[in-house]
Amino acid sequence: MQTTVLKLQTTDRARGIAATLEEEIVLGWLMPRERLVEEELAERLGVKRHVVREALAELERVGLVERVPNRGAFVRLLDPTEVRQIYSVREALETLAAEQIPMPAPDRLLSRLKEIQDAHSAAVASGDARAAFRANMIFHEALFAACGNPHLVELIQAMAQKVHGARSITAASAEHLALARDEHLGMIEAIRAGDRARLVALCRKHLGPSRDAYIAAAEARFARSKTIAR
Amino acid sequence: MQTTVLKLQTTDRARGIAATLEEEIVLGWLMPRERLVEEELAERLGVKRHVVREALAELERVGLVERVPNRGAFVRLLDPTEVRQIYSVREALETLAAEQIPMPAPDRLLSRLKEIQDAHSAAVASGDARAAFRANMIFHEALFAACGNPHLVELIQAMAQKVHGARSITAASAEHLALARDEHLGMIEAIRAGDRARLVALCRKHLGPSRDAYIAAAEARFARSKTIAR
DNA sequence: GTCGCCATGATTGTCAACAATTCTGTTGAA
DNA sequence: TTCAACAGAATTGTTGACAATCATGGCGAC
Repeated sequence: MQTTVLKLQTTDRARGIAATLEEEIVLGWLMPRERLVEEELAERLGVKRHVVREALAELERVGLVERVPNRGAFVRLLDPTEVRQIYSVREALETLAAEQIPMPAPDRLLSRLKEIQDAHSAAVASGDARAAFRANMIFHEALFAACGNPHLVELIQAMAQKVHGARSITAASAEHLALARDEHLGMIEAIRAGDRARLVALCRKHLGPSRDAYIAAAEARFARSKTIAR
Repeated sequence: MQTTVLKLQTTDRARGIAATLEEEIVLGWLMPRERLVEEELAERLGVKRHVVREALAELERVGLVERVPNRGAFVRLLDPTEVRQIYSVREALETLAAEQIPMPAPDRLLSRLKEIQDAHSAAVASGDARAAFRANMIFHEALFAACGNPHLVELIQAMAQKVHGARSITAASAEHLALARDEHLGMIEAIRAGDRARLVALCRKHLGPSRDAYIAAAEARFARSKTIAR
């Protein structure tokens, strides 16, 4: 066995950096409004500045980061209206996908989901928020990919990405993680039982907590920032 | 009156270049499989290479262009399956949006659509495919923006963009352009009459021609390329 | 004649220096 | 004290040179 030193190119490395920054945002390690200085990130993450630059451009396109010319990049702060709109689209998309998942589901899908969920449950049990986040993403991708339309899956993921900046509240909370775990188990069970209505309902319900937690927090913050002016 | 020489920065210029290239693809000026050489484009469009680079990265993200490391960028060739999947999602999204357009519609919306359609009709009459394409995009944006959810509109546009590479057949055909014009007029009329069902049906029907034309052409091409091998 | 190999050219990928812009803190006058 | 102007620092934006990589075509061996 030979350890191949694979040499990635800028675009790929930038993707990796973007993913890393995305995680740090979701986990609340990078907070909204926080400034993202190119050289700083470049040094910390061990890449050249132009790679960071490209990563930031990607995160801007995705909507996680805001960039103003000559001033730099910031973690974007979503306002409650926007969050509501995004979640409304997510609901429609995920319902659409869930309705196209073949029922009865192939064993292959069920065992795959169970396997992923084991990893997720383990991460939740050990309180490893990062691992939980990763497993969570993989679970949803595998679930919706079963609808058979990769382009629909892509949209679902894109919309999920958009609100990652709004998820630092729930992504680190043991309570919310446990709830997510239980709902995942419920989805698997619904698929196994061939109960489509229940699956769709669970998907919809699954979106609620993080949305509501963020909106509550954001509205409190907005109210505050109004009284303090700016 | 003073002509301000506004100085755009790379990101913005890249957006413009990307839009230009997109148009050239839609109008069939750049064909699928055609190679896009950075320096060549840079010179032709009057920008530095790194701007073209960023534009190509964006077009790759969108799905109009394919890039292989160290080999360059090509106009992406969509296979019929993919096109079908994308159009299926488009149908769902546009239906969803059309169902949320307020009825009766505000006069403001109607007059706006009429105004845009006048420009479109004029372009169709004069056979100006580029102007028709632009007016067409503006029409659809204005139409779906009326649903009130900008994020849904964004998705609709993203999916439309994806198949731009498949539209060179219809985008330049006088016949198809005339049909599109009539359908637009039908939509305006449906909105005016408050006939939501008709609007939704028209939107769905509106997607058909370019999809079917491309699939027919592509299947012929695939069949050919199979016999000729490669 | 065909296959494989190397030299060459065309193209993309990487980098670090430089330019331009914005931000911060200080000074001095009203 | 407050404000404006200004210098200096911090940061982003731009450029051209250089390195790495891949396609092409010629040449020789079989």
